[in-house]
Amino acid sequence: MAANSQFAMAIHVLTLLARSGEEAVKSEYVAGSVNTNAVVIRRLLSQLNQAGLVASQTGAFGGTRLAKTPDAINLVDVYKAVCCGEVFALHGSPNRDCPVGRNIEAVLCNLQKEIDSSVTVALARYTLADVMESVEHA
Amino acid sequence: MAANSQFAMAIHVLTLLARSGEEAVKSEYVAGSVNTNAVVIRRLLSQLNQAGLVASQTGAFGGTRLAKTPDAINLVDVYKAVCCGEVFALHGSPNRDCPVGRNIEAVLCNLQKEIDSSVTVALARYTLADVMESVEHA
DNA sequence: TTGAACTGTAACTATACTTGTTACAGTTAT
DNA sequence: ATAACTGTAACAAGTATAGTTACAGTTCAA
Repeated sequence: MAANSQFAMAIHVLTLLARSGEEAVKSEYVAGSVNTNAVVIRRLLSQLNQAGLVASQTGAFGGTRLAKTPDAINLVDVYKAVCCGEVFALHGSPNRDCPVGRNIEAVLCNLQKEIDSSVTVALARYTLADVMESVEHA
Repeated sequence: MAANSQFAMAIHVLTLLARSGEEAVKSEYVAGSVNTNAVVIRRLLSQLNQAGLVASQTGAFGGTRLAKTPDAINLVDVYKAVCCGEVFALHGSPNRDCPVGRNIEAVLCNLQKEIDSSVTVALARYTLADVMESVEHA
């Protein structure tokens, strides 16, 4: 159960909201499609809300809808909203008395930035509208 | 302390081995530079060994050295040797009674492959020799 | 041929992260 | 007022990594 599938789930949820247009969708309904608990969905929606991707309304007949049009939601935005944004982690405190240990951190940090950047560039090529179309024509 | 820093650690270790050339290096020494336990290093070296990147020798005066020259060790090889190779995970069983749930998995799977591929391409641009030079000129 | 010095690996603990769940306070339409 | 929502805290369960100890197996050297 521990696999960090938040990005995949976010794409799923946003696609669902996109199909409902202006109509607010209940977390319970979304949970039914994703096949998980409604609280898990609300937690995810909370992050997407902070990123300005969705808007929720509390109270009776409330729910959540997109805050932007599907073509204005880039997959990079989604990724940054729910992921840590690092493909690999740096390792803790190498020994500074060793020539390699002293300098490897900076080298790895640069590499990390470059790899993360390549992911960003690859994701930036798609919007939620593209995903919707792929789902429709599957 | 749970952060999957295996790739970073692997690069560190391989750089260290590269600097020793043909001379076998003891896990205890490597552990000193990485600042961790020798068994952690031996576990990592075991994976690198299975990938054909290093060669170990048991017994007295044993140790580990590179199985290839540094310029023949591509960072992609290292990544594949120690990482799962997936930038994000797919989420479990969406509801197949929902139009989105039914098709989202295939769409996400394609996206996953494309993103993972972009990481591979970005890593493929570097070899261990490049890392060594960066560490030297830091 | 004995002993010292290694690797390889199993087993266990500690830590931390994600998911799933219950519970409940706050908000809103009817 | 009440029913129907969201937001979030709190907790349990499952899983992954890191660190550690222990020990079997291998190799060299005296």
